[in-house]
Amino acid sequence: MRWSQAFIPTLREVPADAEVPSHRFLLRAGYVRQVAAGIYAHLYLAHKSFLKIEQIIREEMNRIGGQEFYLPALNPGELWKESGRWDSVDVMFKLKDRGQHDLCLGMTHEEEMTNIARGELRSYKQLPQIWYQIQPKFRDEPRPKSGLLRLRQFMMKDSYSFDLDDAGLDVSYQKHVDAYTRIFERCGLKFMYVEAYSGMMGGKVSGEFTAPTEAGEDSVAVCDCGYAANLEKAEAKAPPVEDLPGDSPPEAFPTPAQKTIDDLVRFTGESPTRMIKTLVYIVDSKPVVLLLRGDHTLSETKLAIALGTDVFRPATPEEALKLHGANLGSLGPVGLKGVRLLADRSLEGRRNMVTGANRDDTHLRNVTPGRDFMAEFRDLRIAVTGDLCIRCGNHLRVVVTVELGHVFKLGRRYSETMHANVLDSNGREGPLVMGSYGIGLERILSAAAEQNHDKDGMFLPRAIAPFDVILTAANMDDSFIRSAAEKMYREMQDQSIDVLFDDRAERPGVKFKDADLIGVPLRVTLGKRKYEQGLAEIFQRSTKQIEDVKMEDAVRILKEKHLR
RNA sequence: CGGGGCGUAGCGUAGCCUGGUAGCGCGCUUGGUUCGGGACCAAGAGGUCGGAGGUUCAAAUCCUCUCGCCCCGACCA
Repeated sequence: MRWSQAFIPTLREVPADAEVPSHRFLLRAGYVRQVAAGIYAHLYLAHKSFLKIEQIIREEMNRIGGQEFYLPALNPGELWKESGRWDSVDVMFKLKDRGQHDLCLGMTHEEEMTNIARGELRSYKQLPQIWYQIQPKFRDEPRPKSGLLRLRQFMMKDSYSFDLDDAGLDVSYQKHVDAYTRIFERCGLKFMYVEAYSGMMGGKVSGEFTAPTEAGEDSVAVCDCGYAANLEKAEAKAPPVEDLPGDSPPEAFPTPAQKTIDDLVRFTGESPTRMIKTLVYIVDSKPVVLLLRGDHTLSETKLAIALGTDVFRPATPEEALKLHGANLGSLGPVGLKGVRLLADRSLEGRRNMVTGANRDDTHLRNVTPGRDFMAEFRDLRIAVTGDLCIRCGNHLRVVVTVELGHVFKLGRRYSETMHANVLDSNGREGPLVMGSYGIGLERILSAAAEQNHDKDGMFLPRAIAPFDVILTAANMDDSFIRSAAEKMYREMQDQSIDVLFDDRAERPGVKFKDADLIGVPLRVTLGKRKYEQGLAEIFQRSTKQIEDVKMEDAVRILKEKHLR
């Protein structure tokens, strides 16, 4: 493509609304333009990158036996009512047709794929199946943000596996993990596979592929030993705390108007690590008391795992009062009867702690778990940097990441509610065992930009860059350079090099700035000075290394050395 | 949904408090000089000041409503 005829609207100044680097550069480099919050038009460069990303995904999905489908984005509400998600999912775009029938825009396609499967898959002999598609998804996010990192309309590769049993699902799941690993490697991203919240019920498992970048919104706990898990699931040991000595029994002391842990820290001068935070939740209409170290935060995800259900809510102040005989701010575990107590593991083996006395404006000191109250010890808190790895004991780091993809063992969740059954070899009917697997394409491009930029612009991995090479003719009005550049452009095209020929009548400085900006990994420059010596330059954008080569060898060297 | 900020030419912005001709830089057009890291000179084009209503002789500016966008938080299949 000749730049003089291409639509690549680069911006010299940074649009005011763009904060994260990927957003800034994708706008400045003319890849995308915003249409509305969380909705972007992909222009020429973005679409060209997307075609390459899609191709990588197709090759790897096909390699594991995936079959590409294309399902509609516009779907009947009926299917979602059948699965029970019509009312439970609040980010779905819903609409009605002229006959007042409920429709929705696809945000994921478990229902639609299951609907096809149940009509057509009858026998174990047809299994396993892996069906995938690459098409837009629609989600009415409460807060779209960060350019292309959280969108309301985005491109997704989603696939669905259908197996006879759990062992089959394990195989399909592992195939996807392998395919995803190859996809993200080929896209040139730094990424991790991390354990994610599984939902617990039915032994479900899920994993996320995440790319570390500051602009992300997922937090992952990572250890050098290889342990990595989404923060909502990550387990960790708290570093030990030295407790106060002594074996005195609990002793009440007045704490007028001291409601929060922060209040107590100020009031007593004591460390929050020596305090017990008491929370009351209602589970299945019965109260459950949760105990955490004063400086720790409850993870509702982990609570769901501990309880085996995600149906629960915090108790109201009235419910807490009824249970404890005191108002919020003075609650504690000592003396409670007939109620389930769950304590975070970091309280195990501790002694002489401070907690509420179940009397207003009063707390207890010298409270020792196991002596003064009994509780089940579970992992209930959110891990933090500085915690210790449960595998190797070293310090964990909490890293901010972007979620690129997820892989999920669905099990029988959809096949049972939607009656998608097959016959096994004994002629018995049973529900299909399903998995679902997604990749967000915009996030691949954005994460690549986040991970590969400097002050001048992006340097995308070649596999996903819109062009392999930009050929810059420094002076188009010099007839020698012009004809040499034209010749080299034809030669590159003949060699099937994906080249952008900057043939514009611009000054060299403008061309170099634009070339640095738009993310093409290699630049070949023809300029007056070196032309006279018969030389061309090969410039690597990421390292800014310049290599002088004989003009007639340039294309061959490119091909053999840089574009292998 | 709660909190904060912002809507003035394609992009970045001044003007608003204290009402009175809408200004600047970049980009764009034309001519000329330049030409290896976002050139210079000259002449131009380009604006319903987000929208509606109100106050006023007069509104970008004051008031009311409304739409949109960004950020923080909540939420997140």
